[in-house]
Amino acid sequence: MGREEIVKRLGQYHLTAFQKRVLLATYAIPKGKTLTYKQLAEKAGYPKAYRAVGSVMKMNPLAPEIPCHRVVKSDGTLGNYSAPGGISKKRRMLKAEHAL
DNA sequence: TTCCTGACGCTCG
DNA sequence: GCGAGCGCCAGGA
Repeated sequence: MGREEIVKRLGQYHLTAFQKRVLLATYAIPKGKTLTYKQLAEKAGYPKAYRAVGSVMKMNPLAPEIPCHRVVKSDGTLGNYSAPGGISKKRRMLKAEHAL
């Protein structure tokens, strides 16, 4: 699954430019690495929209293509996770890819 | 269009 | 070390 494919799929949903950029930035996170919401916001081109990033994550139309579980809070904690399994699932996935 | 809500971040006391 | 407050941006009702 390449970036082009992701872009194409995102096009099928009614997403704003902001949402697309955030999702693509999330997709770009390499396996085994994690980014903070703030860093992700910067990567997406909206350095101060770190709060809105969370809103995009919860929508995440392409899970698990979009590794939203690799996004954590700045203080090191995992933050939240709305997908089935919740926070414990998130922690477990990160551990599975040596990101924890 | 205005108001409310967040998977947040940072500063203070 | 920890909770309270305030600031932040984009969505959704």
